Amino acid sequence: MKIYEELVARGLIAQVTDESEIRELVNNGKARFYIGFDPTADSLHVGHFMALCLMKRLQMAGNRPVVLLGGGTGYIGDPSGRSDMRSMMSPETIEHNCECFKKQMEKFIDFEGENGAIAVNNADWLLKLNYVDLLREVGACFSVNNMLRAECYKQRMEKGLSFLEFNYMIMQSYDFYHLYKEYDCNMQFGGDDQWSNMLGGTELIRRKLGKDAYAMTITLLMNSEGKKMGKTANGAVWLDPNKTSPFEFYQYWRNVGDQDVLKCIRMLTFIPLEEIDAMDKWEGAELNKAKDILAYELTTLVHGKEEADKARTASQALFAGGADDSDMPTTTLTTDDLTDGSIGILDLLLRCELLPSKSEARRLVLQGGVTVNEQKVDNLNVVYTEADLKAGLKIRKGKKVFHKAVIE
RNA sequence: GGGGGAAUUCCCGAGUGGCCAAAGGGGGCAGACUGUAAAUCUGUUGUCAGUGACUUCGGUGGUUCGAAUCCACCUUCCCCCA
Repeated sequence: MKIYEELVARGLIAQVTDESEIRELVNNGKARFYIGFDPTADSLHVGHFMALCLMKRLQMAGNRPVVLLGGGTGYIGDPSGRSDMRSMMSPETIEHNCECFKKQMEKFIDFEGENGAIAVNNADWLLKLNYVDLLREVGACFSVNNMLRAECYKQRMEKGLSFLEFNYMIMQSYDFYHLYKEYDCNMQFGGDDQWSNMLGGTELIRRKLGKDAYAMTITLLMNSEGKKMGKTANGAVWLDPNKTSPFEFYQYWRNVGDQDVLKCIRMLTFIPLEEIDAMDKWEGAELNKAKDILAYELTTLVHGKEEADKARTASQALFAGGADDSDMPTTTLTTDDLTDGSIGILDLLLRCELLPSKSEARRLVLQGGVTVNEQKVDNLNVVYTEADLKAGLKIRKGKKVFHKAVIE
């Protein structure tokens, strides 16, 4: 099976401009394509991960990727799929985020060798553009009427769209045009929410150069309820272990819904399709195996085998009743945290950052959501002594949050 | 440039002088049931020294015994006309 067919089989392809042409180029390892990443945070998240995987798959098939860091477009902010304006980022933040992205990407993409990825930053050309020149050069090629019809602005037509953001499409189109001229890059890939921005680029290239360029989007990872995956109540699932620990990362995937497991395995892992097809027959509790595979594979890809093993061991210990709790998240207290040689349950929960306020801690205890050393805490006045902490306290919040408290 | 409207707690959204820490829904958290799933049911959801006190309804001042609510100014956004 060729790479393009594999992408289709995995359900990764959402839209393409010219299927036969793209298939031809990609399958023969002739494509030079780019994917843009705007530095919106100091870590990549799952959405970026999918794009990087796509890059990797194509790179393994002999194609050459261009990684575009949006050091310039970050100054504007992509309005696609957002219902309100992004807060503007300072130049320092943008630069810092670009650095962080770059470091993380090096773990996934090969920048060395014959078809090693090329890294570019659109700050290098966008920031020095002259307004009037730009208007004359490319502004004339865009129809405002068409732009306003674009899906990416639709939502914003109700709540208001600033001129700054309106120009995002032009910047992204200019990138494509620039990369086409300077790097022979004739394909752009990206998330499906980028479709109209990407078409802006192919259109600009056609008008300015009379050449064809291609665009392809990957399916956004949605769960069966139609919500974007890779998000939790506290924000994104990050690839940076300091922002989302390998254990949390593992747990996120371990807990996906039944209907979503196989889709995730297909789209996110590198497991051969035949093996995945075999899993398709699993149902009921058996799907738990598939969830473990998904979680383990992804944690390995992102954090390495060692961390993945740890995360797996830790969760098996917790949920399957094993004894090995050495990899459980742990807070180390000092004697300063004790009052008269002991610490109350509420303070302990706060100190371990399991809850943001004492009121919530109180509520949780009263509702029977706290277990310490396998014993339900039903009393707000419970205290733990230094000796208790020396032995180590295993705190369980609700069903799934485990934490250890020790003293130095 | 002219006119009209809006801003409420994590989100949506009710509230037009005291009965308001503020209806309802969503989301979150917890309990029951389970398979670390989904669905369902129940409780809970500002903070703290918890039968009480304190802070909160875009901002700053004011009126009043008392303001989310009335007044003035400011900020931001939306709509209509140009």
